[in-house]
Amino acid sequence: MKKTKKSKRVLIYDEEGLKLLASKLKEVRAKQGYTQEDLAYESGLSLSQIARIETVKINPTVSTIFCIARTLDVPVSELFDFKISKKTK
Amino acid sequence: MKKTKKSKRVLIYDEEGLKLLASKLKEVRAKQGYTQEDLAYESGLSLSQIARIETVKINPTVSTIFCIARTLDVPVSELFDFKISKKTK
DNA sequence: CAAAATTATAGCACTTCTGCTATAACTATT
DNA sequence: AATAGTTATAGCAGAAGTGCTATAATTTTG
Repeated sequence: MKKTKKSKRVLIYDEEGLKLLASKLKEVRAKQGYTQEDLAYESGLSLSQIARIETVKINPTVSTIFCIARTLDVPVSELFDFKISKKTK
Repeated sequence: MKKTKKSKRVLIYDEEGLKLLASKLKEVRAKQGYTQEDLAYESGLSLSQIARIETVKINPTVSTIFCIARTLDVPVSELFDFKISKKTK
């Protein structure tokens, strides 16, 4: 007898927002003259992780963003200073 | 011969910021008269996840926060509208 | 107080994030 | 063009996020 197929889990991966976050990060980082490596080193994150975020390869955790904001010395809200679309309903 | 011990990975878990996020979320959610279950249902997240965030049990991903912000119809930056301590040093 | 509603906790399965290391692909700079 | 600097990609291992289900604890309501 066939097992009841579990409904496939819907992944939470908001590409729109992640793209906006990525470009905000690149913008702020570049403005401060940091390379990805500088940022990685100072924040204690890995270089690959910074690159993954900026190239929208992953969905980082908020603590990761906190680390970055601290290092860049900007409010966390600045990295999220963009509009995402409303729920379509 | 002893294997070189790998340096223990430092976990990224910013309790300070996560607490602030949690209280912001509770505040905004309550102000709009949503229960955790309402928010979970409308956002497509699980109730347990909302509870975990508000009780600072986990370090959510940014997409999760995007979902919540959309449902509550507030800018993402509003949920991060607080100050975290600067890097020491 | 009793019942209902809401929030919190727990364990499991599964997926994904993260660090690490190495390497490739770009981008200046000379 | 060659070199160095920077950014992007890839695979692995281990830690952690997430949904689901159930249940406990707490708060609100009658």
